[in-house]
Amino acid sequence: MELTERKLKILQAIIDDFVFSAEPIGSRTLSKKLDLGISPATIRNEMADLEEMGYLTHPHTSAGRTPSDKAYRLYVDTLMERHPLPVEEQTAIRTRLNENFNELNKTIEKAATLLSEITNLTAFALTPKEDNNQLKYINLLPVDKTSVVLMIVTESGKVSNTVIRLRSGYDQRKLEILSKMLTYNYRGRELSSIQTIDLVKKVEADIAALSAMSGFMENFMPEFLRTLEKMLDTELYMEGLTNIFDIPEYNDLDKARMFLKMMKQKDRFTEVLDNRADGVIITIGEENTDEEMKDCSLITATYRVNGKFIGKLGVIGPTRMKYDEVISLVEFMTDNLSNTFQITGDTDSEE
Amino acid sequence: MELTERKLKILQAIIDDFVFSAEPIGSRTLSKKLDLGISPATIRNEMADLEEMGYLTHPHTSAGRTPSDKAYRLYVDTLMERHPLPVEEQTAIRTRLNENFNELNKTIEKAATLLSEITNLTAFALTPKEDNNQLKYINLLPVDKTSVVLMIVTESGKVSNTVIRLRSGYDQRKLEILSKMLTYNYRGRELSSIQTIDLVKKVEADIAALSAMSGFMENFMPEFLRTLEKMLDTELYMEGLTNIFDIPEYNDLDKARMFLKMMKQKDRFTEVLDNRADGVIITIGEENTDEEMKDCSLITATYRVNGKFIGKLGVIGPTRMKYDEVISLVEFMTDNLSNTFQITGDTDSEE
DNA sequence: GATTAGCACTCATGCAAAGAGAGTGCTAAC
DNA sequence: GTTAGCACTCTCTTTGCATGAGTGCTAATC
Repeated sequence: MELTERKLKILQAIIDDFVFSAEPIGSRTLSKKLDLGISPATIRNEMADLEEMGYLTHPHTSAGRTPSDKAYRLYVDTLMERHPLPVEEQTAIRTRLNENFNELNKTIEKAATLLSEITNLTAFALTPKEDNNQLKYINLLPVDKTSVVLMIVTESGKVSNTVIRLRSGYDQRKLEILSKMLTYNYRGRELSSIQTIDLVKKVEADIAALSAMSGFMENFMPEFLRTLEKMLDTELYMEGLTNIFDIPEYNDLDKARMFLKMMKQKDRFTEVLDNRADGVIITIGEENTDEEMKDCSLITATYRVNGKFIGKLGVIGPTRMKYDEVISLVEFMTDNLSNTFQITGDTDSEE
Repeated sequence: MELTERKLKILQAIIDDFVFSAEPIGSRTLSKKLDLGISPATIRNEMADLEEMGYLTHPHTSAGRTPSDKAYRLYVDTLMERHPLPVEEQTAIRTRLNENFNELNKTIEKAATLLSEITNLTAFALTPKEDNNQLKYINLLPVDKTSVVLMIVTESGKVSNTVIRLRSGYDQRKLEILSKMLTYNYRGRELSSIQTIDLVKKVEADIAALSAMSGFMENFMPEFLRTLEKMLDTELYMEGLTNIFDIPEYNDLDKARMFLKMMKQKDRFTEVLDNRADGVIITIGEENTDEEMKDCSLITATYRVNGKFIGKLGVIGPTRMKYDEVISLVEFMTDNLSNTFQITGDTDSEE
């Protein structure tokens, strides 16, 4: 059977209506709304065809039709009209994203918040995985008798610090030497490569021999490695979880519970996100591999930090969603993030 | 009317049963369970008395009785037997709390996680408010052409850093001088006092005059103040939110939604917590001042960091909860946190 | 051949009635 | 003071029934 022009129009109308109302739509209503001069009976015939082709479903015999996942897929791929965001909205988003200009993670979190606010869905943002990020320097600074701060800075400007509590005291001058030695040894190394045992052992031996600080090292080294590991971790921000309560599809305690319990498993969701390709990716209902997500649609897009490290941003909601709007929005926001996180480096010393 | 021994026994039995089953309990069941050799009829009379006194309620005429808030209050104040935590549980908790020994906030977050896991309720932890915390030193470190790291350390060992992106470049040597000047000027000041304008203005003027860095200062000062402000903020961790789905009282979409939406308002909840006195505080149902919490019970306890800064830890759940267990647990955990966060300072320099 | 009117049929939904079950309150007897 | 007995109340579940929205099919129409 062929998807005639008219069938497409009918399908489109059903999708539009259903996305708006969440109610199955019948032939009579559709005939009135469609204004094509065809009677409900004709529409019924067309709808029966569309159902046979797999674009429509029936909740029960005497109910109207609802679009299937296949219909949404068709919609997203060919039917959907794309509109750029209205200029006011663009500037509003830009302003709010720039409020936390110099805190990368805050900006990313804000992006998720904004996204959920605008779409009224659940939005999330994954901070970039900085795998091949090189270490710039390591600094050890005294806090009090038994604590020092370990500060690590990478070439990309990522900074991490940990307060390390030591079992023994330390000597401040030696701390400075140690900082320099560590920096000298590790500078330019990729964070992930430092975890390898032989490199660590070598440095450890060098330093211990040089300054007779072996007692100190015992406390310090494990913490140092843990901090590095932590720097490789990504962070997942999730916003608007309770928005699902306002979505008719989830007007059912069990469904809402299921959804929330799944989203609470951040590790698992992060993995799902990690496995998605770059660019704007849309998976609709059954297209999702995870069982619990088979009645959701997931839209993700990627942004870049310094044109290099890839983070993700997106939305999860019922398959019935305003794909056109959400896609435009997600695209706009990731583009914007990528721009914000681009090192300009064009201004130079002045004062 | 008087609360006779027998009335107390009956009340206790009703509470015990209801806490366990969440079902109203009738005279016949109670008579069998109670084993006092009194008939259902007698129990009915006693229950009628207890209801008149305000300790019991009736969901409807032909239902059993349920304890009122007043009954729980009596239970907590006088009826409840306190048992110390079993030793295995104590050690298990201690071990898990110490897993993140040197990250204060992680330990606190873990405490909330544990608390929610053990009680199957929603648990939360508030990091201490370090109001009168004195500044120890300020360090500015270069990252790249247009970014510097601002690092602030307080006397209590709290460390905060921000990457500040500057509109103009800077001179590394001057950065060092600036660090020293800022430290010299602010050391020993309380964080909150630094926000006052005149002090800031004075320092700003001094530095600008001294090193002709006014261009730099324009970018730097607002960020510096923001970072300080951020250091005064507390963090609220909340765990086990979805546990409410397993509680019969919330087997109702509207109630669950209400609860979750309320708990999402972290600012508001933080304020509620801030207003609570020190030590273990229990507020039951109507005793809570917030409208949305009038069918919940809130149990909070305080812990101390360095014997000084006060943080809070607690649980929120239905009024029907195992008060004895939860209270013991919360108490044990806060005691433990206070110990963990006590500076020992007894070991001295060695190597 | 496509379109349409007409009609029987299906199913969800809402409502009322009926019966079962749990539990109470009261009275009268112990 | 305690208890047995009984009428009464209220919830909950089941059943039947009417309603309405919508379909599928057939036969007539364009």
